[in-house]
Amino acid sequence: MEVNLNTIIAKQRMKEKKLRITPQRHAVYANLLSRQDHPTVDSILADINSDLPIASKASVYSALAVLREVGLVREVLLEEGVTRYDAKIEPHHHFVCHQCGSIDDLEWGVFSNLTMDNLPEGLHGNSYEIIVKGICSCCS
Amino acid sequence: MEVNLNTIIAKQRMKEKKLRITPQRHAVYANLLSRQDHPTVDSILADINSDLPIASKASVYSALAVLREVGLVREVLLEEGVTRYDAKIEPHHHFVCHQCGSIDDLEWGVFSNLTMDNLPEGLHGNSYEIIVKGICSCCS
DNA sequence: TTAAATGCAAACTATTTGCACGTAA
DNA sequence: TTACGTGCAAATAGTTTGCATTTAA
Repeated sequence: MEVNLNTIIAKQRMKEKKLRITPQRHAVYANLLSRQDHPTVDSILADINSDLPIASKASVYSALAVLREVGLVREVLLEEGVTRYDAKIEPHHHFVCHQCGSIDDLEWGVFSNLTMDNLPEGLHGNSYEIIVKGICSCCS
Repeated sequence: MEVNLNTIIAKQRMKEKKLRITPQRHAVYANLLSRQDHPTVDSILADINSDLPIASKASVYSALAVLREVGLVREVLLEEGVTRYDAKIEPHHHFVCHQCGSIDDLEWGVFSNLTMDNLPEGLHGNSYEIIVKGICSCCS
């Protein structure tokens, strides 16, 4: 269900910009949709090629670049030198466990009391993300 | 004044862990203290060597690692593949202009109305950072 | 004096690029 | 058929590492 709705949106956005939905791009996107762990390029690559080789590393990079361009995927920067990817487009925040390193999504509503009203003169915010660090349920 | 207070703290913390304050480490730390632009390694390197060569790139990396260990410096991750550094230890947030890329510090109090009370069951937050993206005063 | 730090160069890792080949509209 | 995408390998960029030399305490 969820996946189907997402793939419909994906088709629309790709068509709008005249980009092809190739097997490699589909595999990368489907893999991201199926996972909650904000994987790295290598992890995506290993996962989509695990049963039968379908994409090279260059194609995964390329697919991710395209998917980001059309707004279907965003990158998540939480650790130095590690770029992770996320197919969840709804605005949300992240929780990082500094014991085990796991990453959880935090729904937007969790911080609904936040306001941008007090920004210094001259700065106009139009999006924000909160990164919370702490201990997850597995580690506590 | 500010710099002197910081260097006193620095001496204390380094002494505690029996780490030496070498000219290179001092130069890197002083450079970070003097700058508000969250520089990269290359930028720090160029700046401290601009008048007379004092440190190699490896030493800058090493100095930053040590300064981070003792909590005098933190890294700032805002763009893919770019690691920036910050000698401001007080907790604070960041504003990124998506026109010119400039980075401004946001004082903690700007978001004082934020609470961690609604985190999902099992997650225990103990620190957080907010990254706001928008347009800075120069660009608007 | 001497353990710790530097500097250089080589090694590594992540990502990008150029180009010949393949493929979908 | 033709522009677009893939895969490979080489190039690039950022960072780490090993080791001989130097140096701060």
